[in-house]
Amino acid sequence: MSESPARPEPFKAPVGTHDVLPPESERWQALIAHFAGLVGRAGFGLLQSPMFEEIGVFARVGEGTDVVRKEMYDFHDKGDRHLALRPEGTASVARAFVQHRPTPPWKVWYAAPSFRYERPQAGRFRQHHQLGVEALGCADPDLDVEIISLLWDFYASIGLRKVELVINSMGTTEDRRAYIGAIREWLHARIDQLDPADAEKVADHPMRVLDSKRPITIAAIVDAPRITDHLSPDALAHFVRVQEGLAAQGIPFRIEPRLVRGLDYYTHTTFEFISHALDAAQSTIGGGGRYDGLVESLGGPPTAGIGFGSGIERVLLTCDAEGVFPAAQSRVDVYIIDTTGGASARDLSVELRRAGVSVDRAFDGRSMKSQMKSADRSGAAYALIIGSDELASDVVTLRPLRDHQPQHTVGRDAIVDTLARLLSEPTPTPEDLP
RNA sequence: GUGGCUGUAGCUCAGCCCGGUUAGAGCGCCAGGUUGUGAUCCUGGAUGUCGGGGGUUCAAGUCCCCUCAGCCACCCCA
Repeated sequence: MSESPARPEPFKAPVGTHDVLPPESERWQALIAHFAGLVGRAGFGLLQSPMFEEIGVFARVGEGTDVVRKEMYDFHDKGDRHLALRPEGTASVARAFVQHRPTPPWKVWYAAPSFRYERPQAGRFRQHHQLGVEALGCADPDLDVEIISLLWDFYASIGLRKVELVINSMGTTEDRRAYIGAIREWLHARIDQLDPADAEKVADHPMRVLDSKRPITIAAIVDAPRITDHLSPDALAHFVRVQEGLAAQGIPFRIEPRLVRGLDYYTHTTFEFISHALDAAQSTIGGGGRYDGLVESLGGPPTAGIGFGSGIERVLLTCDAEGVFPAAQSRVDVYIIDTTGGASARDLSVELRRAGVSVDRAFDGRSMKSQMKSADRSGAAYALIIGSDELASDVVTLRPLRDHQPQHTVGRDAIVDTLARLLSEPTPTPEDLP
């Protein structure tokens, strides 16, 4: 009859969210740093923007899309403002552009969480993270090529090989509008040949029918008019220039006239990167396009824009599937073992860190054996041992852990310099040892 | 929002079909193996509201119902 007090139900991360712990988080850091370097060298600067906005920022630009219609993670705050967690990166960037009016071309990148209220599954979460860039105020098709090349090079440089680039052109806003009318009419005439689920979309979102995965629909629309056959001369010239540019960079691509991306605002070039290492369901690892009307719809001046977003979780999933970009175990250079009460470890660790040496140590006065195990696990190249003998003689024992060199004693006042010198050598040789 | 599968130690899982003594394994963790030395080896140890709630029963990890969560698929997307 033990009366243990009822323990509260332990908390868990909310549905569709997840913690990223070391060592996996080391990969995240490395991936983001790699991305930052790549786009930084192309003149993109970091934009930090709020992860929530007035809901209109997102609603205005995606009224016809599921991302906005049913997946928005929205709420009312204590001031009764209707806000939404950012479902994707582009709208926030466009809003910041309208608000601050930087001098175009404005090239920014971000690494930020995105939120969608939907049921999680493989490669899909309520909070996921995107790496992205946006470039506003420039309509040059060579910028399209630059943007696509960056994402291509990003995937290639982290080791991904089974990635396919698919491109399409939505034409100008007028082209798009005219095509929507034409395709609606064409589909309407064959509506009984479509899968019922797709037939429902014909009236409001006819283009969505084009990228249906339902076999009945796919069979029914093989001869549907293609937007690439309905481009105005300007749009066609733009699209051709993009293709020439990609070819000149040696980037293979496939034109997919039925590629219709999930957001309403795209014009001209749209593109997706598909991983063939992932199962079909969530195989899109990145995508983007040009959105020449977006800034205007947010109250800004007519401004061209283009960008991409790529999901970090999916990219890392793809890395796992291809066996590339593994997590690197973080390690310290030095691990201090102190069996004399801890004051030496306490003070020496601070001294060494101030000298730029990475140091960890054991706490709680554990046994030497236990501390040595911790030193081994820490990945440190050297253990610094301070026992009663060392303390009495004012020295420390320097024990290499990664090779079979013998351990040495070093004067307490010389150890910081000794280690700093030792660790600055690429590969320590016997002559470097004291 | 709809459907399928799964929830047992920190992790991976066995046990459930055919209810029955103190619920197991491996890994990990902790400690010891001549009281100062890791990664191997040996020995020992700790940790479980058996996801939660209700029901059936003399008895439930095991059977039934509800619920929550995870995974997966649809939808859609990164």
